[in-house]
Amino acid sequence: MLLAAADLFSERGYAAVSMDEIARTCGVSKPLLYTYFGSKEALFAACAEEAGAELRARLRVLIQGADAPPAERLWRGLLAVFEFVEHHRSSWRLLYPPGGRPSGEIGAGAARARDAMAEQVETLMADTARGRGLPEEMIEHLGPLARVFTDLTIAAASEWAEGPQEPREIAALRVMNLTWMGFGDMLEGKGWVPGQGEV
Amino acid sequence: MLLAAADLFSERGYAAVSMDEIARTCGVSKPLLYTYFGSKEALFAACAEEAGAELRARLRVLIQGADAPPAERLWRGLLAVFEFVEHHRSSWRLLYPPGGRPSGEIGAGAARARDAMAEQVETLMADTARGRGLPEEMIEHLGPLARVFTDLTIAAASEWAEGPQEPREIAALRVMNLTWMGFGDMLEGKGWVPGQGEV
Amino acid sequence: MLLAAADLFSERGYAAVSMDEIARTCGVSKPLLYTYFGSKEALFAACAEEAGAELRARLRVLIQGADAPPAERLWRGLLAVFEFVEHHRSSWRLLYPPGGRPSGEIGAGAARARDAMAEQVETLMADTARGRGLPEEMIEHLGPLARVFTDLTIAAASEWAEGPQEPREIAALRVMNLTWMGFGDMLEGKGWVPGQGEV
Amino acid sequence: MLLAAADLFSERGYAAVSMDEIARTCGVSKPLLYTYFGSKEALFAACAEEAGAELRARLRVLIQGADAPPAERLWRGLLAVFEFVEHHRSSWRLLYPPGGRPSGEIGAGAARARDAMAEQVETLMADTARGRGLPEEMIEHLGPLARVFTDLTIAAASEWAEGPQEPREIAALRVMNLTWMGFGDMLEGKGWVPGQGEV
DNA sequence: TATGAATGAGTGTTCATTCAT
DNA sequence: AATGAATGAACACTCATTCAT
Repeated sequence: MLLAAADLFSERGYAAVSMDEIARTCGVSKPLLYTYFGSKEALFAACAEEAGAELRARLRVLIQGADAPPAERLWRGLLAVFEFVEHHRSSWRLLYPPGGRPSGEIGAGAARARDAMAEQVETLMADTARGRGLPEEMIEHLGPLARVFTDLTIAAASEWAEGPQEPREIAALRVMNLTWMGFGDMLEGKGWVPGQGEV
Repeated sequence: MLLAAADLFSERGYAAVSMDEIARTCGVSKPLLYTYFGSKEALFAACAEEAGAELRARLRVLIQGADAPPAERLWRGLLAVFEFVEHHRSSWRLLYPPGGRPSGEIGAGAARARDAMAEQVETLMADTARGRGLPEEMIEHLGPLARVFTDLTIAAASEWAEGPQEPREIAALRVMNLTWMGFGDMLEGKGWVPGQGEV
Repeated sequence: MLLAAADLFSERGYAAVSMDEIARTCGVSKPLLYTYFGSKEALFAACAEEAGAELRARLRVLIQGADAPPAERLWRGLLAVFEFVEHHRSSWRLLYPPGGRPSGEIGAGAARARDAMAEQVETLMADTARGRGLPEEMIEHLGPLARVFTDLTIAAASEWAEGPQEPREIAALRVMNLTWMGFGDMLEGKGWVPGQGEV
Repeated sequence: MLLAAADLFSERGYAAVSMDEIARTCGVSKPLLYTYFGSKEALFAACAEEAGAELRARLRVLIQGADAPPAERLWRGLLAVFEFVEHHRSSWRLLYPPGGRPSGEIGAGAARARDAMAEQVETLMADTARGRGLPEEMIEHLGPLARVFTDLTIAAASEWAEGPQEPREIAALRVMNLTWMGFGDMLEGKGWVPGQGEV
């Protein structure tokens, strides 16, 4: 029942979907929706929350198996994301609608999902950095970087979801390379700085 | 007149703004809005188009000065985006609204702006790749990558605009490094492949 | 069970109370209400009927003890009314809602209660009139007068119920004096007639 | 336009009339009603206010002509009420609907009308009492009595309106006699006291 | 040209009422 | 005997849109 609603919301946006339509699509009556969810906003929030929970659950692989090398763990996480996008496309579109992050009140579920993702990436990066002997004070500032990695992943996954389907692994590998190599370079102190010409 | 409408749209989203309100804010009558723009959708499109045009104009620096090294040009483009976000916040929120672009024809203006941005990034990347002797057949596949870079930039800039203000250059540099270093490694054939166990 | 319903109805009016709420307040399920009463209207009617029956029962003192002097019997009846108002305020408000008599279909119970009251008052008045030797043909026309007395009592009791509480006897005495003295005057042929100046 | 609405409201009560129906009856569209009145409550209030204003205007005769003896003025007022009931039946039913006034702010207009009436009656009674040398401290307590008279008048007039038509003057005279004679006796200190066994 | 006045279509929400159990 | 779950029909209210002027 949440499923049909999520489908519609993700397809056309919150405002463009009417409760009448959701009820019709679900094959239930409108009052039933209200019995279960209380209001349109609450219904949307429930959809987003469920989608976010599902995604978070899948991302736990990023952290689990802490014995595996970080790169391997990141790779598994990326694959998990792309798999999620493939099999729950409407959930994904609900969490990360094309053209912007989900909005404040209603999009809390999505924001939480992204934050969870970023947090896990940060842990991963910290593990790696520590393994390479980076001083702890620098490790503490990895947060913003992790968020950018996360954003990149989201962007790539969304792009992949909309466009013509290339194999999932190809798309994931592109992200992996960008983030992992870029991160490696940074750890080695290589980096582009304005005014120094090309690298 | 477009100005007031754009402000309202960017503040609260397409659906939450009524024509009544726009007319009142503009100080004109509703029929006048219809005489000029024909419909609410068209009015929104006009707003988005104007904002998009402004953004595209600023991004022309990415291409102009073709003698500067590509990295420098990309950097300037990034800065231009962040500056745009800062000084035309409402235009930016119109193009990339929290909650996702209004679906269908309505969000076409925003889509066009993003595509233009991606195209310029692609040109830039192609120039670089060619400069390093990459075979033309690979250069043709740079499109998706360019779009991902673009989306990342949009996400990062939006986040930067909402969050606590760190210096614009810092945020931009993070994106720059991630994309450019990763891209550079890619061009050099360095890369991570699954199953090889590199850290 | 009728009790809770009557409370709610009298507090907020027929239309503003939902069956859901009644059921919740009673601690029973909605279908049970329908099993017992059949419909919302019927439930309301049952409430009114019960309240009316209770009031009628109390008013029997107006007639009982036919050996007591009429004034005494009227006084006891008045006290009974004010007692009823005090101890069954919600029943009273159900029968005589502020601002008007209860309406047709639904308020049958209330109408019956008022008619019963008027009838008893009429009997009383007839007894008195006969005692004073009034011709039988005039006695037959006491009905309307009895109804006005009844209305006066209802008005006074309602006013007393809503306002700041003065002792019950004071309020009752006011009514007693007005009606009884007025009636006495009338029996004596004294009365105000238009055009004759002050009495 | 108010007219049709008032008719419907008075016929079937606030809750049982829908805006759709009012619009249809008026021959205008629903939004127009909202443009003019803002809400159903406000529409009802406007109706009640108009009816109340009309009634208050007619009752001004109670006070005007302050040279006439109070009884004459009260009589004129009573007749004015009965006339109003006869010629503006729907307005009357709006102010004093069978089934009780709609609760809360909605019935404020009707309450105001009744209060105005009571106030005028009180003034009248105070004039009379003063004319007969009643001490001022007793005069101050005439309020409740005035309200009871008012309510009685309302009840009697409503009943007269519904029942088989006897001449207006007869019905009014009954109320007049009851209130005025009783009041006169009261002023003269005549009265019934419990336990004294007068008939 | 520009608008005050008007509306058809649709919104989210609620309610009295009824099955299946 | 009693109910959890469900609904058809209606509600107040709003909106993008259009005439008559």
